[in-house]
This record gives sequence, structure tokens and C-alpha cells, in this order.
Amino acid sequence: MLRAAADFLGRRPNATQDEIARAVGVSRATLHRHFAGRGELLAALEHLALAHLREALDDARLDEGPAVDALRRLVAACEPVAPYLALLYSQSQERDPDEEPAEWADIDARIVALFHRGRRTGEFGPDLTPAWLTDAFYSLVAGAAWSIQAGRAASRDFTQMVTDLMLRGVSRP
Amino acid sequence: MLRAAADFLGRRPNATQDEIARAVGVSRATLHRHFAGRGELLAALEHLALAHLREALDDARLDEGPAVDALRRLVAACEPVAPYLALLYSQSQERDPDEEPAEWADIDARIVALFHRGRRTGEFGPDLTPAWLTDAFYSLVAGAAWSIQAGRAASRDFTQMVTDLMLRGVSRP
DNA sequence: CTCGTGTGAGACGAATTTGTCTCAAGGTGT
DNA sequence: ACACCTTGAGACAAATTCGTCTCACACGAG
Repeated sequence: MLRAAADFLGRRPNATQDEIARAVGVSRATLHRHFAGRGELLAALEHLALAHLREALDDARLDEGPAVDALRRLVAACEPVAPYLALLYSQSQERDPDEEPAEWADIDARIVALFHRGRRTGEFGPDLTPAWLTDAFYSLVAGAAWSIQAGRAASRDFTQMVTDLMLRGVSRP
Repeated sequence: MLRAAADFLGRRPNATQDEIARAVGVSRATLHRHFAGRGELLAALEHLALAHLREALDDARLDEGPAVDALRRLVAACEPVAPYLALLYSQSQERDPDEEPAEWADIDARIVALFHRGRRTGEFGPDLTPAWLTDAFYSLVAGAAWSIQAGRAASRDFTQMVTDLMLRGVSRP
């Protein structure tokens, strides 16, 4: 149910609760019984996305093996969460920047740590800061999700699109 | 005036026209005299962004010299437009995908052509498609603009952040 | 069968937002 | 001084959206 709501809100961030309910397949009354108001729905969505994302980070084992491989695993593990991320990425702009839940801090810290480790071991170049690489990672994941949703890219290319760009940019293999 | 509206809408995409007017520094009546309704304002904003972006593309001379240098010039020229792009990038989700003005087709085509050229000359690797590289370029420009606006990155690092990531990813120079 | 539960449909008022109007104030050029 | 234009402030109705309530219907468990 949240899945359908996420898909729909990804396309129409400002949709009415009436539209959301119809898109999900329930009546507005039922939607309001489960989530009282748009805020609760967004919160539930964020909670679900955070849970999936945490699980993805656990599966990726970011602190094991070469950082390059860990980054590959990270992108691959994030693929199912990408639509949620894209949604929250667009909604995050219209929220007070200081009221964002502290649960994001964990996630951010783990990804930042990966880029720090790669820089320390010399696998990653020293020019780009881990903070920017983390933001760029989010942007690329969300951008790839949008490209796929818009039909400009194939869903099965997600991992390669993001990993190749993160690892080598446009340069030759 | 549009500049102020863009800055404010970048932070609060769902702001009331009252809030927009106050942020711009005029009364709601005056704002409504210039742009009848939110739609016209967004359209004007998009028009302005398109004009700036076209000018940036002209300045970048994407079809001259090595594609790598052209990409560098492109990013540098896009820096002033980045906040506009970030705004439209978030607003574009809530619009019918087929009613988007054809003016974007020009811009997209020129950027896609750059990546095509780089791939043809062998400067860019053959794995990533020009279409995805274009989307990724937009994502990174918008992401960098958000990072800067959020205070996580310095404004003067914009060009290097985006170009380094596009050209080499995380790998060493 | 009967009860309880969950759902859909609809109606209602409240709050918000928007478009429009009027009027007074301020500035400009003649 | 005078006409002219723009703006700010406020009021007003219309439209939209949201929260809430009621009622009828379906469905499974006992």
C-alpha cells in the first residue's frame, strides 16, 4: 500500500489525498484511517524508506574489502530503494532543514565513512570530499530512478549506470 | 525580481503566493499584476532559466576542441544557472510529462550531442549512454546547487565538484 | 444466522488559498 | 499644481482541500 503511494507521489508530489487514495486503490476515508493527514503518510513513507535503506547498507557491508567493491555493492543494494529515495529527495526541499529526523544521520555517516575509507586507502582520489561524494551519490541514485521512471533508461541498467559514473565518470574503462 | 522568487521557491517549492510576494519584497497584489497565478510565474521562471541556459551553452562552445574541455566549459558556464535548474528539476516532477515545452529539446540535444561526440572521438568510455550522461549531468548540477544552498559545500567549489565527478568519478587523477 | 470488522460513498463545516476589487498613498512628468 | 501611473493594504467571494462524521454494504468467525 505504501509502495503504491510512493510510486504515485514520485510522479505527482503535490497530489491531493483524494488522488493518492484513488491511485492506491482505496477510498479517501480508508486512507485517512491508516494515516491521519499527509504528514503521517510522508512520515510512514520515510520510515519505510529508512528501514529499507538501513537493510541495504547492512547487506552491502561497506567496511569490508576494497572500497571500490563496497561502493559497487552499495549501489546494487540501493536499487530497490531508489524510487523511495527519489521521492524523499524531492520532498526534502519543502521541509524545515532542522526538523529532519536524526535517523538520516546514521545513514549519511555510514556512506561518508565509506568515501573516507576509500580516500584513506588511496583507492579514491583526494580532490572530492566525502561529503560531496555522498550528496552526489544520492543525486545520481535519484536521477537514475527518475530516468528509469521516465522511460529514458532501462531498469536493469541502474546499477551499472550509477556505479560506472561514480567510479570512473565519463573516462574509458 | 524573478531571481528572488527563484531563490525562495528553491527552498519552499509549495510556498503560498503570499509568502512568495513577501519574500520577493512586493505585495501580493503587485505580484499578481505581473504574473497572474502560480502557473505564469513558473512559466516565466522557466523561460528565464532557459534563456540563461541557452546563453551558457553558447558560451561553452560545446562543439569546439576536445570534448573533455567542452564539458569543463559547460559545467563552469552552468554554475550561475544551477539554482534555477535545481528549482525546475524539483518542480518538473509535478507536471504532465508531455506538456513540457519543446525548448528543453534544444538544450537536451546539445548536451547529448556533446556526450556523443566525446564517445565518438574515444575521449569518453563507450559504456555510459549519452542520454544517461545528460540526465546525470542535470542531477549533479542540481545536487551541487542543493549542497551549496544547504551549506554542505562552498560555492566556489561548484565547478570542480561537478567536473571532477563527471570526468573521473572517485578515481585518482 | 448473527455479530463484529473493515471498507466505500457521500455529506458537512472549517481552514486555506486564490482571484478580484476598491481605495489611499507615493512618486513622476508636464 | 495637476494628471497619471504604480504600488500597498485590505476586503470579499469562489474554489480547493482537509478532517470528520454518518450510513450502508460486504465478508469472515463464531
